[in-house]
Order: sequence, then C-alpha cells, then structure tokens
Amino acid sequence: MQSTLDSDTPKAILAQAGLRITRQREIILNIIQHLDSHPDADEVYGVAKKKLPRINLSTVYRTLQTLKERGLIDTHRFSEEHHHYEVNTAREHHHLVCRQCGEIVECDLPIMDQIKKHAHTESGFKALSSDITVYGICGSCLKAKVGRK
Amino acid sequence: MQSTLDSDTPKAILAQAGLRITRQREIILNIIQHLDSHPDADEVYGVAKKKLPRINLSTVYRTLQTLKERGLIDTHRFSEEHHHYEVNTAREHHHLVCRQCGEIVECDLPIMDQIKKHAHTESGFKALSSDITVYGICGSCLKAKVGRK
DNA sequence: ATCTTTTTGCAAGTAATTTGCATTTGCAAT
DNA sequence: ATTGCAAATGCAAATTACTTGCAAAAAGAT
Repeated sequence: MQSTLDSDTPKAILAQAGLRITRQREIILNIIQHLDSHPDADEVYGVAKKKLPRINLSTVYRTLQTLKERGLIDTHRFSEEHHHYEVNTAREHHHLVCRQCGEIVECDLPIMDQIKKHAHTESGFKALSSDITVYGICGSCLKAKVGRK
Repeated sequence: MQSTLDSDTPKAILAQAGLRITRQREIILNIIQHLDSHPDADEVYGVAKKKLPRINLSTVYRTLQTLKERGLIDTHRFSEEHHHYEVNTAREHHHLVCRQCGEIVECDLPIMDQIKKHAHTESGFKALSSDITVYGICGSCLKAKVGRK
C-alpha cells in the first residue's frame, strides 16, 4: 500500500535533497517522473501550465538545472538542439532513438564494465560515466514499412 | 612516396564529393584533418583566419554543414553547448572525454555489433549508428593527482 | 574571355537557454 | 498564528551558438 508519505513523492525527494518545496518544483518533478517519454523543456512547460497556468518557462529551466545539479534528473541531447530529461535511476541503461518517429526506447544492455576496463587498459583512463545513444528504426516503424510494400 | 595528387588531399576529397573547390573549403577541411583535437567551430575559425584573414565565421559554419551532409566529417557534442568536428573514418571508434582537462581520447573497443544485436532482440530495433561517449579522468590527470598527494 | 551558378562576407535573425531584478513565497524563529 | 529574511518566481532583456538573406565575388563550364 502506497501512502502519500512515500519517499518517491516529489515533496519527499525535494526535502531529501535539501531543496525548498514549491508548487512549481513539485509539479515539474512529478511530470518528469510520470511522463516516460523523456520530455524536453517545452513539453514539461506545456504540461506544467495546465496545473499552474502562471508558471514561467524560466522557472522550468531553473528548476531543471537545480534538479540536475542535485543528481535527481539526467539530461540527453539525442542529436537535437535541445535537451531531454529523465529521472536519474541507478539502473544502467542507454537509449535507442528512432530516426523515423522519434520514439525513445530504453535499452538495458550492461556494457559499462567492459568499456571501463578497456578504457583503463588502453589509455589509463578512469571511466566514471557514459552516454550511449543508438540511432535507427524502431520495431513499429519497421513493421509499418513492411506493411506498406 | 606521397604526391600532391594524393586522394586524401582536401582538394581531391572535395572534388570526389562533387563540391566546388574554394580556398576556404580546402583550408577548413585541412584543419579538421590535421588538428586531431576534435576542434569546435571557433577553433577551426581561429586557425583558418591565420591562413585567410578575411574568412567569415558563417563560411566556417556553412562549410562544416556541407562537409557533414556529404559524410566527410562527423560531429559530436561531448555534453557541451557546441559541436566538435572530426574527419569521418570507417573505423568504429568512441570517445573518452576527460572531465578535468577536456582532452578527448579515441577508443577502439568494437561494441557496435553487440549493441545492434541486443537492440534487435530486445525490442525489434534496427540500429544504424551510435554515439558512445565515456566521461572520466584521463591518464595524465590521474598521474598529476597522485603526484600532488 | 564570358557567362551562369555557386559560394562568400557581412549584417541581421533565430532557437534554446540564462540572467538581472523587483516581487512573492517558504519556512524558521518567534 | 505572525513575522522576518533568505530563496524562488515571473517577467523582460541578454546571451550563446548557430543560421539566413542578400549583394558582391569567385568557380568552372562553354
């Protein structure tokens, strides 16, 4: 049974991180938690405005930055000009980005260990984190393509 | 013995790609070929100006875009706000970026095949390309750190 | 050498994000 | 519950990295 004091609640996470609890922060963090589409700042802003119409885009950007600094969210670029955001999980995962429909699929191939070892033996590099993005065509776009033939 | 008609020469590469040969294009391509530091547009511009002082930054950007469209160079972001450029080689390689000194080391771990297979079996995704960047501390920064203790 | 098309330089424009500042809000101490 | 003050917000203006419009210049086919 989940209570409202659950430690995954935006309020609890913000408190845990030593951040002031504001309506805008709660809303923004909640959006990133529940929109599993790796939204960009504008999408977050659009959804947030439905809950809090006077919220400002610069508040969204400032909040995203704060959440990132505290390690609560991660950012990616996916070869676009703007960032995409997701909650930071311990789970090692990478992204498959569909060049056709733009969908982002998460991928759980654990590969970091191999990379770490190789980087160290090859050039004495101490790997701390990695950013792996694969571009291609997702399953449903492939099917659609075959269907059209 | 290398002749000036070598097919690796900027002039030859531009001709091969069906591009008009201009002084600015030759210079820019030559810079990216010989600066193995994955320069950004401003660095390319700075070096190019020494050879051709009246060259304009927008020519640099336009040329980089053209070279990219023709597949002659590749771009990366390395979690910065601007792009870095390198000549496009067939060789599969990834980048190790030092968080301390910013140096970019190339890494030759062939990992694409594994990722491709995994992406396909896990979610029917057809991988076409990938962007793998590892962040950490390079060998020389690690040594410097130990030395300081 | 001439003509047509492409490229360049320069200035102005744009998208995404950041910053300055007055006002408002969270929350700790009354 | 009220107050005081640091921190967060809204709004407008600024900034960064890059793009675009256009007249002049250069490439290369004829």
